[in-house]
Amino acid sequence: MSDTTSSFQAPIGTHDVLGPESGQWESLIATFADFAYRYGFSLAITPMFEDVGVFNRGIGEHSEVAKKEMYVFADRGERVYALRPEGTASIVRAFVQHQPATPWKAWYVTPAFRYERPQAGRYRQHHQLGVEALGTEDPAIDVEVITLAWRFFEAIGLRSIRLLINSMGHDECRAAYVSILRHHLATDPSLLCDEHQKAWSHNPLRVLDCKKAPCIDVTSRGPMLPDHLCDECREHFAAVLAGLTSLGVEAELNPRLVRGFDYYTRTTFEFVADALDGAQNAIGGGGRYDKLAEQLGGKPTGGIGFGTGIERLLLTRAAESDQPLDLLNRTLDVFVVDTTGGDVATVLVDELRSAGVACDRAYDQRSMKSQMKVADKSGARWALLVGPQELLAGEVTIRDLRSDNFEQAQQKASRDDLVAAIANLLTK
RNA sequence: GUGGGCGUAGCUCAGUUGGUUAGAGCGCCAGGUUGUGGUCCUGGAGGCCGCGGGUUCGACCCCCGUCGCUCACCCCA
Repeated sequence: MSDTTSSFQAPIGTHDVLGPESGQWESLIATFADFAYRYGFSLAITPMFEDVGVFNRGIGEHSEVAKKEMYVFADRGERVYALRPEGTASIVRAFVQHQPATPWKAWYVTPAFRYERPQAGRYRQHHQLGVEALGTEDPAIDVEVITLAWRFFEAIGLRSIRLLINSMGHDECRAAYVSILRHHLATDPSLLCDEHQKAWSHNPLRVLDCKKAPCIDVTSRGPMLPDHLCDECREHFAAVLAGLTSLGVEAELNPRLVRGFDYYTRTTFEFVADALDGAQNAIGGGGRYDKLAEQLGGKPTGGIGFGTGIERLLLTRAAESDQPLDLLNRTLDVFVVDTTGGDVATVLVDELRSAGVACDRAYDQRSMKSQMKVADKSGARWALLVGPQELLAGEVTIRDLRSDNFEQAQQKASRDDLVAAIANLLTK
């Protein structure tokens, strides 16, 4: 499709989101923004590309995402950048750069880019909503971030969500655990699945996450991370779990939960949707990253965040319900039908819109029948009819498009009282 | 990166063992006498049958390539 006569389409793995589907996006974003506001987070807008080092140092050079999924490019000044593959690293980079007063609580909505083969629920450009809180290691903030996510999923009506939680410990207790785990795996690597028989020593934690029976069998007889935390990490984790319990947030302890980015310490969590099957059922996740600010050149500052994928939220919604998500109810109030040439419509919609009424009109001087059809399809509750009669009398006919009774459906209003009359109808 | 399925009107799809003017439903547009939508009726516009090459008297149909879509593996939102 590169010849000059063909047209263009969206790049592989990307999608245009148009109405009415975009109404669901608006619902999610607006609801999330409202939650963030109520929890004390302010919006942070950061560049969609960063020095590639921000992501390499942040999510880990050896993670799958950094190794083969980043969109890396050099600009004309030979600076090497990458399109952001996730939200957290950029926010922490901005934190380090500007050093806002702590605790600093920021939320974001952003595209995220990963170069991989698209499939159901996985795209080269997807979109995430998230929050980050930096500058405190109080388990109360862990509880708050997780609870925000939990309540958000409730608010948008999702039913099949489970929360899995684990603690990765801090550098030292995790390193100690990894060597114990490595020792356990080394006793007989041939018992592992085909893939991990070779790869186990590179990153033993990944074996914990393996879904294949042989690995599950071996690891279930081995050491689990929560049992090997140092006293401080153990107490921190216990406080998080107790806090969640006190709020009625049901977390399932999952010692196998190992997330994809290297920056996580202590609390890690993931939300899975049982309504989605198989490999793409993670709809959100996050955790604590107490070393990340330092790795990006800042002062040691603890932080915790959460991110969720808009596309997967909507897939989950679709799997759970036939009804599209419509929390904003963005429908037109009024549609103006003007058969006198259109100039009256021009003035009327301006008056109504200035008064806060959502309205639209027909164009191109189409017939009344045609304009009425458009009015019907617009979803507007009321049609305003202006023909030669109304023009002469200085009136407008107000028609209820939900009514099928011609007599009861219509009433007249004078031009001067129109805005007030409509306002009155809309408050009923 | 690897593998499977699929590319015919804006959308969802038919298209007989290759045979000449490529169809349906929905959507869109216009009508169904004098200013009224949602139902119904009539008519209309709209397709280099993804693209390129090959086989053939003849290709939407068969073969090859290519691009794209889709599903799966790895991993993730």
